[in-house]
Amino acid sequence: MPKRKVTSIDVAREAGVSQSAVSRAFTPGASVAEQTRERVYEAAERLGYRPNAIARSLITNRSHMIGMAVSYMDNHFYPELVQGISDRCQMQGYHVLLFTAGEGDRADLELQRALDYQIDGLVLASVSLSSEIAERCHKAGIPVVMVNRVSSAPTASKVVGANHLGGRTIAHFLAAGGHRRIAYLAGIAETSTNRDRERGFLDGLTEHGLLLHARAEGNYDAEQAARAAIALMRGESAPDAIFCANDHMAIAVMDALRFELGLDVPEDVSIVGFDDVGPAQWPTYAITSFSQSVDAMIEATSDTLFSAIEAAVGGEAFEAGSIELPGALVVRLSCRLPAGVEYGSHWTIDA
Amino acid sequence: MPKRKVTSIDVAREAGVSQSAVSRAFTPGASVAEQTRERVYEAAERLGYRPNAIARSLITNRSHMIGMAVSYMDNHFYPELVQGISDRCQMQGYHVLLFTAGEGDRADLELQRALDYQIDGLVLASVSLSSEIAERCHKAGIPVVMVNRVSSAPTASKVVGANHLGGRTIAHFLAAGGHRRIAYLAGIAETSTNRDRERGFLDGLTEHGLLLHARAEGNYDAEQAARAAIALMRGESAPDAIFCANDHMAIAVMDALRFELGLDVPEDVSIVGFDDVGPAQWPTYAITSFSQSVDAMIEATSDTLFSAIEAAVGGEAFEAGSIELPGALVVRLSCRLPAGVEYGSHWTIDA
DNA sequence: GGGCGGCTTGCATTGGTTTGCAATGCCGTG
DNA sequence: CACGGCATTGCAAACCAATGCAAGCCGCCC
Repeated sequence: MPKRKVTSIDVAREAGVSQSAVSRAFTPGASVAEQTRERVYEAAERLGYRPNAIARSLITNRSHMIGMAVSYMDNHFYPELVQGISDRCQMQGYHVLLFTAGEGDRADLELQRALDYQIDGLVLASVSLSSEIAERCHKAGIPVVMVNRVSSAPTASKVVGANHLGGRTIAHFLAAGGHRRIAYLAGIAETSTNRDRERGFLDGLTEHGLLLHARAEGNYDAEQAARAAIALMRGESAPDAIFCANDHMAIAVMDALRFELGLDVPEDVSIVGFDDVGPAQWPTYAITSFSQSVDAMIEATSDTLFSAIEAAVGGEAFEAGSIELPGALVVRLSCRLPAGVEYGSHWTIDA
Repeated sequence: MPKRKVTSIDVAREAGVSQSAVSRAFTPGASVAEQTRERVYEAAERLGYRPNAIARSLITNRSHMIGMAVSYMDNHFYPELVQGISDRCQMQGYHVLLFTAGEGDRADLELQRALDYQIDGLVLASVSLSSEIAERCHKAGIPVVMVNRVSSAPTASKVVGANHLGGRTIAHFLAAGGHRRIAYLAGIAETSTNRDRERGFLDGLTEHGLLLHARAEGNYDAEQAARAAIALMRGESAPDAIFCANDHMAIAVMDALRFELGLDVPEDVSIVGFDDVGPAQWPTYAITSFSQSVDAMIEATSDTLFSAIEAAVGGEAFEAGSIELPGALVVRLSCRLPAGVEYGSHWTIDA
């Protein structure tokens, strides 16, 4: 166990140059003679040297680490997001420091710690940022991007799907399909995603002169969603359609209705979801879902993040922006369809 | 944008103490008068100070970061693992630096970078470690734990499921269920998981005097698995049971057989999977699967990791060990059952 | 009253790197 | 031949916190 780490000084000695020369050899764009660089590389190779990223960030003030906070890995949406963002980061020479925070206080505590690591940026995937932390990040010049679920923090950038439009489109679609007793299965009440989807949905219903027939709470949780849906269908006036605030719940609902109540979807009741995650596309479910492209979200998030970091490095404040990504309702078999609409097609309100 | 960071010196000045006092106030177990500590905390609060983890690790030689490399986020097994390990790390004051590496060269490159960050430990989830990197880690005194899929690196600890036993159990189970034309749908050939499961499976068949009826390659990929299964069933002598090397493939196979070939599972063919991931338990699939408890894996992995780190800190070499976790075949509806066996029960060879 | 032990505290050094500045060497030009 | 200009290189000061060492303080006991 020769625990002594190899440092740039060792390499310098080995290569017969100064320590700064070694540093420069490993810094792209620094002024070093090609010959020297090669001598350094060879020496480094011999000694097994690699520059110490920690020491480097201490002086450069850039850690090349991105904090990423995420809560619900069992909703397939988030692993996809994490993987995508991480891939993107790595391409740019950044790395993701993961924070698996739940809701509330513990999340806050963990986010505090994220700042201790001098991260260059912070991505929040469905974690609500306390305004105190937001303030801290802003003061420290750390760009924050909230993706999918957002809060009102004014200094954070936001990337969201077309939640309101999605909800509204779904209302129109169900109305067009002849549904009249339409229910909403809500996600976590205080989340922006739920709020916007629900509002859009209600707006859409109103535009068709419809009232919401029933409302239940699933809190974005599979088990709760299943219970709630069963209760809904067993009620005195069962709905003929349920819009589930995300696919994660929609899947649980379909399973519960089919296997616990023996109902047929869409014969007995239509189900619509939101997100269009992988499993929703599996033929067993074939859920009609408002698709927000994860890829687009990944791209928007990382682009926003990197330009903000760029700006922060340049010394200037970055204007926190909001991006709303387009989406489309993907028609599948979990719904009674309006006349002339085909499986697999995209449906829009204008159609 | 007052970009100046608040340092311990600023706090020291504010609190009227020395910089060392500030440091000690934030170091658990250091010798500081309670009164001083409080004065420091108040000053820190006023200034918004938090100790700089980067600077700290530079001098302590401990980054409190764990590198975690993972490849296939779409196999639900891995997000669960990542989340679990990350949670566990955070409880111990560690954080996960994520490396989403594919196979091969790029993976190696990224793992190189992991070392630059002076991580205290490395978890490899289904990433094969090149011996060169393994050697480097070992020399640097960084404990490596490979989980689920392992390679022969002698200096790395290993945590695996009961792959051989699982395969063997499944063979016995299928034989007991009266199947005679039993096929194997392989995962990626060179992975330890595939190798051990297949070997166990073949051993089990042999013990019943059976030969493998057919073999196809799914490479742990949903699409490939579906194609392969369809080809299998369309072949001249279709199998009456298929053991899919993991649930991820088993799900894809069930969907393909049901929806593309119109077959009934288990009426027309029995399907068995491996891992017992969440979706396999959904009633639509109800896959008979050899369950390896993700929780147990998470626990074993983090325990191994932390004791190795402990040892490394203590200065002593840590003996790399191998842990094989127990598992059990969970009986569900995707198979024709042996007489007297019930849905939801665990089945073992002795039974 | 002197001495001794224990708890706190500050000083100064350390860790590995980047980077501004100045020095060096070389080439070309007038 | 002298001098300007450029590329390369080395020196040394950062960056921020942890820690060994020694000094300071206090209390207690003989």
